[in-house]
Amino acid sequence: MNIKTADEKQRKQALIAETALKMFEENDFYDISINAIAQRSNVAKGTVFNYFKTKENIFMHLLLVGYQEFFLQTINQLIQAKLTTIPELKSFLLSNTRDLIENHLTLIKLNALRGPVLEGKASREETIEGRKKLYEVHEQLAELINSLCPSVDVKTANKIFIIQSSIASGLINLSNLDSFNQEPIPVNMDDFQISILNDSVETFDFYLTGLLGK
Amino acid sequence: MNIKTADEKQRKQALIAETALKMFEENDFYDISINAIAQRSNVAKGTVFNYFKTKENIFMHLLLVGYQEFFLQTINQLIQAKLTTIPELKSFLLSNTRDLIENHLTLIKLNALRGPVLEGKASREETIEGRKKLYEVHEQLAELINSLCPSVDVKTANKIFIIQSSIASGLINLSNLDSFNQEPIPVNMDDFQISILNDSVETFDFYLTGLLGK
Amino acid sequence: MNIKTADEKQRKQALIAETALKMFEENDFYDISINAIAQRSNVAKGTVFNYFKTKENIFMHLLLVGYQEFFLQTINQLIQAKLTTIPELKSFLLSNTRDLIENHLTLIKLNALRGPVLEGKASREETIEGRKKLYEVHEQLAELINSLCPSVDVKTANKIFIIQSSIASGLINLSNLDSFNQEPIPVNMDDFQISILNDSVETFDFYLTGLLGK
Amino acid sequence: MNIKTADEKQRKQALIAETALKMFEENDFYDISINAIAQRSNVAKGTVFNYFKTKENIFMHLLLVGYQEFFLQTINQLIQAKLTTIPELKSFLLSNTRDLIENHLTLIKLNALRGPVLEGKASREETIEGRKKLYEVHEQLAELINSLCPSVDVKTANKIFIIQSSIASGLINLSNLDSFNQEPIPVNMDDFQISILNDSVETFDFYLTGLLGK
DNA sequence: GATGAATGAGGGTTCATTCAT
DNA sequence: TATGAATGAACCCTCATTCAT
Repeated sequence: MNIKTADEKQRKQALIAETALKMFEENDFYDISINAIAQRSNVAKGTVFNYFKTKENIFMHLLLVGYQEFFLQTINQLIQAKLTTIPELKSFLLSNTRDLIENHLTLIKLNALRGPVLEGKASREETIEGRKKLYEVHEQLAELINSLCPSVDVKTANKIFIIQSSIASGLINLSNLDSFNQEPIPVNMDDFQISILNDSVETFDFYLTGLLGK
Repeated sequence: MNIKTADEKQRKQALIAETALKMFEENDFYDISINAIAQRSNVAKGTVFNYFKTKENIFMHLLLVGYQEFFLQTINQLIQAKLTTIPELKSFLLSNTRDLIENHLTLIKLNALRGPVLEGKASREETIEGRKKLYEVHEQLAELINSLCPSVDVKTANKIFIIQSSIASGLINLSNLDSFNQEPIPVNMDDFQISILNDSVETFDFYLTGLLGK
Repeated sequence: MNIKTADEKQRKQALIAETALKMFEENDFYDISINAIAQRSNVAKGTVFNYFKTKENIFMHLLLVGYQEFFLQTINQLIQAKLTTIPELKSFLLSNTRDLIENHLTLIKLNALRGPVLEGKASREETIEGRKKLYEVHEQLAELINSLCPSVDVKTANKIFIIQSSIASGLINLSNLDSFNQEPIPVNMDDFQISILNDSVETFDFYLTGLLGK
Repeated sequence: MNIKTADEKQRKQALIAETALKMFEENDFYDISINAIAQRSNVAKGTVFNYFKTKENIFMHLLLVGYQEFFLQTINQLIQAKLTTIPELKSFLLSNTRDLIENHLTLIKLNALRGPVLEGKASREETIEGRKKLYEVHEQLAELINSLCPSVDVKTANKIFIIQSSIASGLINLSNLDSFNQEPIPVNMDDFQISILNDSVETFDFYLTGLLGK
């Protein structure tokens, strides 16, 4: 039991990371304690630190690995989509955005933590390492798009996904202005109301049209 | 020194708030202590609490009052602009966005704190009060736009400013992916690089075109 | 307005003291802030300190003056009662105890504060001064009893009133064992239940019988 | 040092609790800081909170466990006493009272904290749990008395111990009226002087006589 | 005398992190 | 490798008291 295979180690690390991710769906970074992560993972507090040097590393890991997986999945979907025209690409990207928001909202929330919160205490090396890998996948995705739609150059394709996340991330921040702590404000504030999903898709749609033409 | 007029009191409150704002330009909410705010304001810790019931109230105040001021200023600029056509409106809004990003970036950063961090401990009444006032100004601004360009209805005009902040807010989150803690990563990651200002303006431009037509 | 007559001064001091007394009926010493006393007295915080050097002095004052008044009232009642026998005296004292508990419960609660809390910060001189006056009244009362019932010597008469307060004070501390924060405990704890009034009277009754005979 | 048996943990908890108890012999609840408890226990401040969720829990624990131990000890003494008559019971109870006052005075002082101070922040569940256990021991004690002296019913036996504590608790509050902060007042106040021990025993003696007859 | 703004020591509590076992 | 007890810095906040006006 003292010596673990690389696989066993990875599995335990994944367990802890997944627990943290689940908790991040419901709570904010500062409301999630290492203690709580450990308990919900059925693991001792010290064990968490055996797999992640700091609390920030856990969430940086979630961000980097989560996005890698999302982009890998996107690559696969794109391969199967066999699209060739800009309208098809747009349609694909909008549906991909829906998927991102509906199934990977935490990823978008993590973006807001990265700069101001995580970088301060996350391991520089690990982060750069992870970001390099992510960058590679990102590039692969962009190159794939470029190969399918040659009018979209690689740089543009890369940017598309950054804007995609930006839009969703920003709309999360501006949501719920008509309530306070989840409870509705007893005043009509309809014009403050937004839908993260619909408004993200709409905004991204307009963006793509502007960028790629109709 | 013992009896202050309402005006003097407001000025001291503003002093503390402005100090907090300055600090927020450089640090994250959780890295700014009341102690530090007090010291930099040349004021005792207790004095800070005489003007703001909680730390969260300070930043909620900054957000609400800051946006009010920004929208009031926008109203004034709009009045002086004497615009009548959609292209003129678009042009105005893009320049307004540049102003928001160049001179009020903290405002946009505060948006990310609001829901997950501030609402938990900010005063419900004060927040709702402030949000009502903000809503009124927002509505005035939207009505003004509608009166200048009747083809833009009030609801749409309101939404425009929410999307404006969303876009900028989101791009902040996705910025600096090619550096770590302000220091550049020693790897080529050009395709991750964005410009908050330019990309916000571009994205918002495309959004407006999609929403309002050319 | 700068110069107040002694009477005006006393009236304001009494106002503050009475407010504190009212608040002490509902809250504990440590839950009553000088601020709250000032506000409820319609007086500035600084004014409170013009009349009482410390917070503890306020409550020490309440204790000393309150008991003085209670004993003076008891003296008057005793004079009017024109009692001469031990049974009459006992009956008088039991009814006096009922009065103490029903109308001066705060006085009894204050006893518990005196040693551990108030003496630490109350003015030594004022306290001794007040206690001397109280002692005099106490002695008068005891002498009166002795004159009415010569078989009760002065020392014994004095003690009677100390035991009277002790019993009531102790029963307050042991009350409400079948609830937690005013809310009943969902478990049968009938045998822990006491009645401050009835059990005080009963205990004091037995005490008097033991002390004075039937 | 990293994994403690339940027993070791209980011992450390007891260490902290006993330190608090010792400090409570000399100081008031509000003059005892967690910091001081930790230092005197040779333990870090955080460690105290590993064993007690709040400061109030420490003292609630002392009260509940202390009384449990006292009553268990009383039960044992009662079993060995093999008494059968009311006079024997009375004699036992008076000597038990002497023990309570001479060796467990803090227990009596804690009673005064319970309602007004501790319940506000002590854990509801733990308190109720502890009180249930205490109630059981109390009942056992009462039933034992009833079995030894059938003329004393269980309810009465229960009450006897509540009055016992009440009397002692009340007399503590009324003690030291002839001194201020432990220093004698330079005035003759002999008739204010009481002896907690003697007057408790006397009063309780009279009470028992009144309740049970000679 | 009255005011209330300013003070700052001191409080309880949290929690990431360490490290002996 | 896993554990979880121990740590203590750092946090926000309270409030009696002072004192310039």
